[in-house]
Amino acid sequence: MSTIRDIARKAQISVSTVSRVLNNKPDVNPITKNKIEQAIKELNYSPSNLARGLVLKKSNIIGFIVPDITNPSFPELARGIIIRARVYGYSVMFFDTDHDSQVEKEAINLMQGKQVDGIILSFDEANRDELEKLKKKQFPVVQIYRKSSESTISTIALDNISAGVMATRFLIDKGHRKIGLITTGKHAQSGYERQKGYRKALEDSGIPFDKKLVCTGTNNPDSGRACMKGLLELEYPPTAVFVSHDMMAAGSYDAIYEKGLSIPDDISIIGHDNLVISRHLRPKLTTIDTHKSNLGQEAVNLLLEEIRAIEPLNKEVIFQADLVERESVRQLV
Amino acid sequence: MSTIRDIARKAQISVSTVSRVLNNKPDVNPITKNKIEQAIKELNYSPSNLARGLVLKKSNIIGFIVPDITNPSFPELARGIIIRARVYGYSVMFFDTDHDSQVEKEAINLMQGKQVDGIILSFDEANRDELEKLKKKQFPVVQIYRKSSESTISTIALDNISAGVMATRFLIDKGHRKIGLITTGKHAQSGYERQKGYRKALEDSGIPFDKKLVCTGTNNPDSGRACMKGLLELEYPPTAVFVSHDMMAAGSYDAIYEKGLSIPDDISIIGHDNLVISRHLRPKLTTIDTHKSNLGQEAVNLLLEEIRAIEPLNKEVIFQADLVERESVRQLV
DNA sequence: TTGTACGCGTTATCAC
DNA sequence: GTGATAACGCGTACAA
Repeated sequence: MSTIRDIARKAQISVSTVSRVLNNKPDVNPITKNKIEQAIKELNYSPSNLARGLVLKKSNIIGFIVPDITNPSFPELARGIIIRARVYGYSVMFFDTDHDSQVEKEAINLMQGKQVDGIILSFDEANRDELEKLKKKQFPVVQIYRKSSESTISTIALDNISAGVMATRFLIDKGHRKIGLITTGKHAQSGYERQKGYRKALEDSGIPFDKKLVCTGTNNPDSGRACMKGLLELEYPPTAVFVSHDMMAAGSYDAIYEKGLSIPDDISIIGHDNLVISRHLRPKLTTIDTHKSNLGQEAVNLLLEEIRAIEPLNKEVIFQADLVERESVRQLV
Repeated sequence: MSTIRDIARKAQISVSTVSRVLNNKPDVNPITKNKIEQAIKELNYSPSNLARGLVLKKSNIIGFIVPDITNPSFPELARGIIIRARVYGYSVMFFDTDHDSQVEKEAINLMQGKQVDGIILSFDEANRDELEKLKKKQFPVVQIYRKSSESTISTIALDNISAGVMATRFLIDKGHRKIGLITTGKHAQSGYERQKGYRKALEDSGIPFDKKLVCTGTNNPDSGRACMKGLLELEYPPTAVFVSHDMMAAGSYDAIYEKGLSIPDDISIIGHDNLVISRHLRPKLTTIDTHKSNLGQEAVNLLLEEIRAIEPLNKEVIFQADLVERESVRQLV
């Protein structure tokens, strides 16, 4: 591995001049510049970002921490982040914490030592202590998918409430009155917020809320299946269900088919997330799209702002979702 | 951000001693050790991996370059890599080249400057020149999903031929004789190899190969749909089809349903990849599982060997696949 | 336009 | 058991 000194020697020139052409600075004789570029080629040299980062106090890496990389929303989001980061000359370093808050701490610590210039994180349960530490250090962070109601860190989130309203109202507009809800509970802020939207939409239309029609589980097909099974066994089952996550909707389909029922003739389904999978369920799932790639790009923009800023910005960007109608909801006569 | 000097000053001790406790070296008085740890806590100090990497010539980062992070095989693979890397104290840096060979070059270059200790890469079209350069530099690399028939870089790959045989033979054993193939062509080595397996299985059973029964496209649902459409319009369409990628199989389903046919009554399908989606197609797709997470872990193991080795190892690890039977293939009477 | 010398934060070597 | 000090590879004043 050659260093800047090697190529200086080879080109018979000083290191500073080499450094100058490396960084495209002006005031360098075209002819020496040529010599240097020649030497760079010949020695197949590439500068050490380590050393560079050390003096510049900047690594040009941004960290991205997620609880589970196999979450199906992840790839699109990641792609948005990578693409936008690249535009600004940044690379992205990933961490998968496997939902382990100990690993989260480690990941954050690892990233601190100026190894990364900023962090985008997407925890399910915010590690409040760590977040506050970062904030105190004025370390650039942006949180994704989680409104910073209590914390004060720049955030880019979804308007889950509006999405819940949108989905539920769509069902109502199609003539449904007995509308179920399958969602995530507990620590899952998104599911909770979507439920809020669901209730709001019902209320707006004067439909009484019925606790028996909602089931909370976790974001995976099995849980969705179990929930739907329960709903189907009700004395008066719903004619339509808003499933707050497409993965759960996929499981719901299973339960419905196991019962010998058909979608949307017997029961209508609307999902949320617009995962790749939703296009391939039978019938194709009507769902809510969240523009994940844009969201990722916006997260990078925001983080870059934070990096440039002197003081933490504490901004909040909220994304609105769109409904994409496919085949899983029918008009009730 | 505090440095090792800050905490040396605070603890009234020299930097070397601080460095010693930081690295858990022996021969340090417990009482001074305590003082130092105290100072570290108070100043919330964490060492700079940049500086550390500079002197150690080691970043503890491994690079992972993929053509498209939204490829549905990716998350599991990535998870295997991340998890195994973590075990050995490595972090993982991702690059998505978007199939752009210019970006590939950039990514490789970026990683060289000792920023990463090694690279795992998964190109569709191998960038032979760059690969050779890396090899000349003795830079640790392992290639994934691609047999190094011509190149001589450590590789971890799938036995696609055997997988193709396995899938096709399964169809044959179920009584099928007219067996179609939908696969990827051109630059897609995997699809080509699986086709080889398909032909071998036919040959072994004395079934003549019929060119009209194979369609080559690209790995996405639309292409699978188009291929299946063509097969269905044949005068004598196949009774079963081996689709070499689950994403294409998903598209095949569409074409079949559009034609008003049913799976597996009218036509049987076997896929390959065992993506999450395959469990949620109707009927559930019988397919080939490739142990993607293991593969990722093995890739890290191999890379770590390369890093430790003086000379390039040029090893080759081949993974065998397993058939997972679900509902999309029927026994022909 | 080009070269010299110093500092970035850390570890390793060698004295003490 | 502890402390100076020289690297590591680079960017940047400042001097020439």
